[in-house]
Amino acid sequence: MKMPANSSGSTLTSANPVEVGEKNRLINPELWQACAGPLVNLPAAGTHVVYFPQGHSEQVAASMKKDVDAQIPSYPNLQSKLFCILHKITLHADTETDEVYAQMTLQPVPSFDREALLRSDLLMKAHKPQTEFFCKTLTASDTSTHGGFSVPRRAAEKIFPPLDFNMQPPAQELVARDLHDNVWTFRHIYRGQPKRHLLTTGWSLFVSGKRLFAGDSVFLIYNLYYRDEKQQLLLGIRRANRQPANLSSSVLSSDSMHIGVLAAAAHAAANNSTFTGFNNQGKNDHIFILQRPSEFVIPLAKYYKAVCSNQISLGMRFRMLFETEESGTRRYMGTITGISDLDGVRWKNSQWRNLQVGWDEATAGERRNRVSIWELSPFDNIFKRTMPWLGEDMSMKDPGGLSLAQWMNMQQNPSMANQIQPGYLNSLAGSVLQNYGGPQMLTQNNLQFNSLNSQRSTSQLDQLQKLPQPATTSPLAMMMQPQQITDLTQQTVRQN
Amino acid sequence: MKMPANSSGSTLTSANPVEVGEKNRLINPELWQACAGPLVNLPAAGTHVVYFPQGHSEQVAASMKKDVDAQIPSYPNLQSKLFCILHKITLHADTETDEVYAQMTLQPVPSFDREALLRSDLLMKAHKPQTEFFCKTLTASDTSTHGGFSVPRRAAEKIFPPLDFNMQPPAQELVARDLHDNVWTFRHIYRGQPKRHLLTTGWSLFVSGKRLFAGDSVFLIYNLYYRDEKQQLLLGIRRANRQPANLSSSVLSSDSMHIGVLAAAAHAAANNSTFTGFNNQGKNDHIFILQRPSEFVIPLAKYYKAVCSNQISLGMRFRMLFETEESGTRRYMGTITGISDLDGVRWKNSQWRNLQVGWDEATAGERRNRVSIWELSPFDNIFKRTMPWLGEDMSMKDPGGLSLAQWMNMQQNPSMANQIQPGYLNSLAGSVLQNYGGPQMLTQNNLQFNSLNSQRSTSQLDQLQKLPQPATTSPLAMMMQPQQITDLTQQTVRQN
DNA sequence: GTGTCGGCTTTTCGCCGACAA
DNA sequence: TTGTCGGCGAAAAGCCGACAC
Repeated sequence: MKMPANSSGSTLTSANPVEVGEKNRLINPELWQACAGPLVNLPAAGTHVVYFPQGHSEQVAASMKKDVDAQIPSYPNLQSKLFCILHKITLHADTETDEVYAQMTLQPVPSFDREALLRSDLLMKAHKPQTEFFCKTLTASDTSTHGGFSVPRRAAEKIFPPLDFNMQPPAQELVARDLHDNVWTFRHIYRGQPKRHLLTTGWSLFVSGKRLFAGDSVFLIYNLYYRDEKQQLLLGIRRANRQPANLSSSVLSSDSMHIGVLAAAAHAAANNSTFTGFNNQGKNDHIFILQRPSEFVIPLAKYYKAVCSNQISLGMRFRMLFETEESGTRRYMGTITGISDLDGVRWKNSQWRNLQVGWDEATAGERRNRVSIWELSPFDNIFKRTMPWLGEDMSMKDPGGLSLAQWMNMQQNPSMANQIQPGYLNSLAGSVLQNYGGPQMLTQNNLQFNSLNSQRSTSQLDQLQKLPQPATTSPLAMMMQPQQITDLTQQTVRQN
Repeated sequence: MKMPANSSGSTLTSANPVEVGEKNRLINPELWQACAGPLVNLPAAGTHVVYFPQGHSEQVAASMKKDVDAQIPSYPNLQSKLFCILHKITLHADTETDEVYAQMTLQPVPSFDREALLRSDLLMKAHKPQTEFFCKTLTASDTSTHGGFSVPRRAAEKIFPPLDFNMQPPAQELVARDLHDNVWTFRHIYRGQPKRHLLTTGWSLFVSGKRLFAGDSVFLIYNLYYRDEKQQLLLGIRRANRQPANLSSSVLSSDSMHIGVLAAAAHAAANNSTFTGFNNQGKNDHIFILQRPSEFVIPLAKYYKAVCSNQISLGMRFRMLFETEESGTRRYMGTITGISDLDGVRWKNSQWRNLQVGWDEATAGERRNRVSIWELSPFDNIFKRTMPWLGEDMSMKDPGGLSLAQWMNMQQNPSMANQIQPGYLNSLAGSVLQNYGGPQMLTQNNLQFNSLNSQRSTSQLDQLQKLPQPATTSPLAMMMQPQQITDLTQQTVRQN
């Protein structure tokens, strides 16, 4: 598959993580993550995900600044959610705007087994970027031509190489790389009264080259994993008004884009029934490719835990994570005020943003009034009682709890411990969602019992969980390397 | 229908040509045409066209820099060409790049009658822009920050208001508008030794604002039809490497775009059979919208004349128009070396670029080796014998010849004179194209006999042909105003 | 700790005719 | 007829500490 010409790409699909084409540069995953923000949690290649075409359709409509209207044909055989294997995930950044996005290659699957769930959970975990990282929102002085960039003290001390304070004034040359591997050179000087860190020569070229304005943000990252000291500094940007890619309307009409999204998914789902191997005589019509999938492609384990654990009811209290101005996270509290289809005609009984919510704080106007169940952090502790290994933020940070594998083994019902039963997720969901279910969901999702794995223990997966990670490899890059997934029945797990 | 947010739009769909929304400014058709180049000939709203989804698919592939590959499902019911009514055509220009494109709203039709053909022919004619118009390719000096713009003498004298040569030096302020109605102000001065016309103050803002480089072109137009003298100057650009809109790959995957193109057309064609009126309970699923359609949407009359007139055979000599550097046209001569499907699997027996050609001149490397029949100007005169009203360039410039209507009336066979018979075009095509036809084309095109118009004479259309055009209205804008098309059977032709 | 400003130097911009192609 | 250049004055960029919040 060729890469789109106007983006840098980081392909993380083979055992060898460095796959370099001419224009196909490897994007640094930490920098990508910093620019994407802390709420974006990408699933790992080789794991299972849940894809919501409704969300995809919404995204297309938003980026075309157009409502979804009646021209779009209905795809009656297209479910509101598709369980898929994520074959490949690549990171990208628009060459014009530096906007970051991912590309995923998905294959719909009629069923998944217990190990798929465990694998998804396992590779979703160790996710916090451990890189030194700093974010600053640019001021008017930073972006004017009158001067340079005022570096926050903590950022300079944590990220930059130490200055030689014997110099008068102390100064050095810094070299930083952006997402496209472009090199930017700056003069870093410590001067003024009171003393402060500044970037002077070179800074204005960066501002004009990236077309930055006051209010936009820059990310400074100290990249632990580069051997070459000169290449340890990374530099990313994020624009103030994160325009949802309003570009591109000139190639295809909005309706055609909509139809393309839905037809591609429906086609892949339909052809999956005849799928026998990854290379089906060169015709890969059981797969489809998504751009910018981060909102509507959910790691299977995240979805699973949300549906199984969150007992949704009217009036339920919950918390939800939002991003702060400093690129951190903050919880806001709210109450579920309704459960209803966002689009009762096209997407009946869809879980996509079917929860209507109210927010506690007065500034709630900025926050959405419809959310999906996997976005919630539950407020009560029903769910900690049933799934004790989970922390409140569902990041499984509680080391004293049980692992998902242990918990599943603990269950009395052996079939539940060893595989997902047909309709299991749906019956769970149906029991807790008032407005959920009906026979349509059960038949559409068509979860099939896969007996191939029912005899095996989880010991090998437990070993995988304990594998030491090489210190010279980025944990995030590590996470995104696919395991051997094409033949799960052989339980081959490679260790690089 | 909302307009894409990143483009200015000129809507030419109502009897009143000025339809102004907030961001929906009217694009000047002469300026648009100058920027598009002399080879682009748009059909008029309300006329019939032939749409080649294969060409559309090619365009999408090219703009994504990707080959058409096997992921795309086949749409067995989608013909290689669709006869359509062009309901609406709007002119656009990308706000970022100023690249011009059109948007068309099409409705597939199972049949068309004789008047549709005549109307298409009629509104295709008076097309030569009669506006004063000049094009210059920018030099290094023009685009450097060291100086201004050197105006070619003829351009200054023909396009600019006359200078007061009593001044020392003669100078004035010029105000020009671009495609987006942005105003640019320049100082025009006549100085130097030898004397020459220059644009100085204001020019560099234009160069940097439009991001122009040496090799790009500017178009200066004196707009006859603006009353306000200050607004008579129009200013367009065209970039040297006309990138085929390589943008936009970040919203949708290439495959989804492809599928969207084909599925939208197939859906509209299928739903057309149930179509009863223009507003079908608010569901317009018998129409579809194309972006950038100029290459693969052909005016019906142009297609018709090419298929009926050009006797294609191996070794046939022909000429074909190409654009020159100065935005004029030039004919190149060539020979037909083969007739074969460009894509024999997906698009069997398609007329889209099914002619393989060789070029006489050594510089032929730049020219395509596959063309479609409607791109040819025939070299021999077989075709002038059969259709004497046509000039060699098929522009019907020969006033001494017969009009299409007269010629049709002249024919012995009255049914041929008054309407297009079922399968008529195909049987004609089949008789001249070696590799053409088979029962598939005949049934797919499904040309139906429309008897409603068979009793009427052509006198009213002949009158329309002779209507004087108001001097204050642009002929091109005139051409693009739709006639009353929704009920052809009433033969209502309005005169504004 | 850091955002903005006045003062001042350095660099670039941009108008001019000379000259040549 | 018009593309490029050196000269030169004007304007903008850009480095500095002062000062304030």
